Amino acid sequence: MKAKNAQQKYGKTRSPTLEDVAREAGLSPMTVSRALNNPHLVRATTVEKVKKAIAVTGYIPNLLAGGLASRRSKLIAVVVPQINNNMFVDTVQAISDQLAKRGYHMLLCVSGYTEDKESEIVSAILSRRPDGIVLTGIQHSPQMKRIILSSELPVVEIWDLTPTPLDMLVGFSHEKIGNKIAKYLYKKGYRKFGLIWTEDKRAVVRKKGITDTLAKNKVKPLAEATVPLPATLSLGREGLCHLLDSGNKPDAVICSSDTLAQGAIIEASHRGLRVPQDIAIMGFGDLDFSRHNVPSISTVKIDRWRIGIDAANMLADKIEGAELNDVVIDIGFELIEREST
Amino acid sequence: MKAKNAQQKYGKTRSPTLEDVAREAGLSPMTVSRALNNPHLVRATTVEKVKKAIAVTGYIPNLLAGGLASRRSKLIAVVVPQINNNMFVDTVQAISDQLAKRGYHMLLCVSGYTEDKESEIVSAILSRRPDGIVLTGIQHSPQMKRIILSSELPVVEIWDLTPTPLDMLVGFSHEKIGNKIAKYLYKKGYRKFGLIWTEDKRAVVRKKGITDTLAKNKVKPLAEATVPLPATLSLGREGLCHLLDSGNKPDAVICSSDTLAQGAIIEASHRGLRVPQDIAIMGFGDLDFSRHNVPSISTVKIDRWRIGIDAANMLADKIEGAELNDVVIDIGFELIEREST
DNA sequence: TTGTACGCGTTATCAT
DNA sequence: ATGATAACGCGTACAA
Repeated sequence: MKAKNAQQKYGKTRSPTLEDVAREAGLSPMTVSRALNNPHLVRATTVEKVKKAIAVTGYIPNLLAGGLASRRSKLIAVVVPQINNNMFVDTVQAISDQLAKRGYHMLLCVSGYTEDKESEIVSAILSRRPDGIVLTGIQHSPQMKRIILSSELPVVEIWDLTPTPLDMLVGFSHEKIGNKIAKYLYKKGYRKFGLIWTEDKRAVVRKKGITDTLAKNKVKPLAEATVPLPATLSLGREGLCHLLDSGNKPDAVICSSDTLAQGAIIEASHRGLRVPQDIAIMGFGDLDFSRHNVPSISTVKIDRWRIGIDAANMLADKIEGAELNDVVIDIGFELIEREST
Repeated sequence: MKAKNAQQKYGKTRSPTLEDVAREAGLSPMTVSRALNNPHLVRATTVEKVKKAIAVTGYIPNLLAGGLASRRSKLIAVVVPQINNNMFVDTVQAISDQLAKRGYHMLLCVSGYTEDKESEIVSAILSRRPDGIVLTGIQHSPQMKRIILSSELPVVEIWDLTPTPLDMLVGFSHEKIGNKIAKYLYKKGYRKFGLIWTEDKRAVVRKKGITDTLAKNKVKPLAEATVPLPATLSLGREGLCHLLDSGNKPDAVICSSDTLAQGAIIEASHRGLRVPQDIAIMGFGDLDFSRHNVPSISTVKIDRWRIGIDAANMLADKIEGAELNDVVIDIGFELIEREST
């Protein structure tokens, strides 16, 4: 026996439920539910009745209840170290757009750049029972790996590459990028290298790619300016100051992002140094300004939108039980030579 | 009588519940729930027992169930026209950070720049039963206003100003910004104005502020280049081309964003025009690059983080029943004079 | 301080 | 094609 008159028990005005719609339409709640979620199982005239009743009652479905009952939340959690980062934000936008097309909502969480914080956040996320998760990067604490794996949730790691992802992956090889940058600059004749670099894990891998390749050619970078996150123009300027004031002028400066490179170029101009004649400067990311900058900035281009679209689709496909072609997608990268080198 | 052996009825491996933890700890589910949500109501030794049992079972709370029962989801929905927009993204990051501090998650939705899409999205959002909503702007379709108001949910509108918000508001006056820009440039002696402008509603209001003030001084802009969203450097360049090629060279070009201004400056340099001697260029937003650009860009500064922090706090305060000082917060703006004018 | 009973709004399952 | 019933996992209200 239902206690229909205990409705207001917990205070607040109750919003209309399936049952209200059903009563209005002269149907059972279950039929209304079907009319909404599987209209093909319901007679067309019945669907019409339901639509009218919904309009009359102002019914809005309750996905908390629906998710609880069906064990599917239509929610995807996305974890990025930072939102206001010129690199990630395009990927996030792409994920959001693609998820919307496929009927999912995005829970966006910011982890910062530390493993323990990410672990905490993932626990909190799981309590929302998302249907899938997007994680930035492939380095996670053992604790978090355990939690994620035992949740048996579809996961896509992005912005990095490994043959052994937690589940699925869309990204590219930071090490190979480092190799390519080093090879490119070495071939151009540069020998005295300076670095302006942030300390996030993926940037560090790119640096390793660079130094490894240089080492093969018996070259060791002269100096490195380490800058904190997030990277800004000012930090690029300061970074170059640091490198120049240390006495040994490099002939090429490699920056961990285009933003730092732009800052370095500005500082170089201020000091009367011509780029690239006196000092070459290389970035990473191919941000919007890079090809317009004077001089235009040599860089590495990543298809940031592709990452988001593929990640969203992989998740949605897996959730919906579709066959997956590949569990790991390497979207590659492209070194773009411009005026600054 | 509970049907404990019907657990696996719907397939999938069931994750541990409060009841599992309770059994492990030798307590009732209700006590476990309290130990988690109101530990001060529970004896310290009992809390310890619960913690151990949670560790043993690997329990992760189910906020779908919790939200359904308590009618509070600890979820805030944020609707922005675009994520990958240098202006909004900082506000979104600030909202996310501040919400996290106060124990909420952020559901982030992208509306684009059309009213009807926003209305659809808000309906979808409400089905998640968020505890509050952040909306960008103050112009909404009547239909959406009805839906929002009848939901009786705390709402904060941001990035604009009106004495009559739906509920609460954090923003600033676009019209006053337009007035101030026009007054400033007029005072500097400029008389022949060109505009490079996007068509979003708030930018249009700023433009009206400009033209109104100019009209008072018997000045009418020479020409306007309208560019699509999102604004990019290229569009700024093209915009200036458009203005210059129309024959009547302006002595000052006002852009609806710093990005467009930067593009216009680049194009001016390419054409051998000195900024500001031959042509002055003004932006909006005070983005990171604006003060470093050569020449540095005169602009209007908005405290984008403040908007996010205040919006998050207002919502959390209202949800938690705290007293609100003001329902409308005008965070103001600052015109920053630099080299480009 | 802890426990019992029940409802939150929906969907899965089975029956008709 | 539609309906009846029983979960889904938790918190509210009240009892002990």
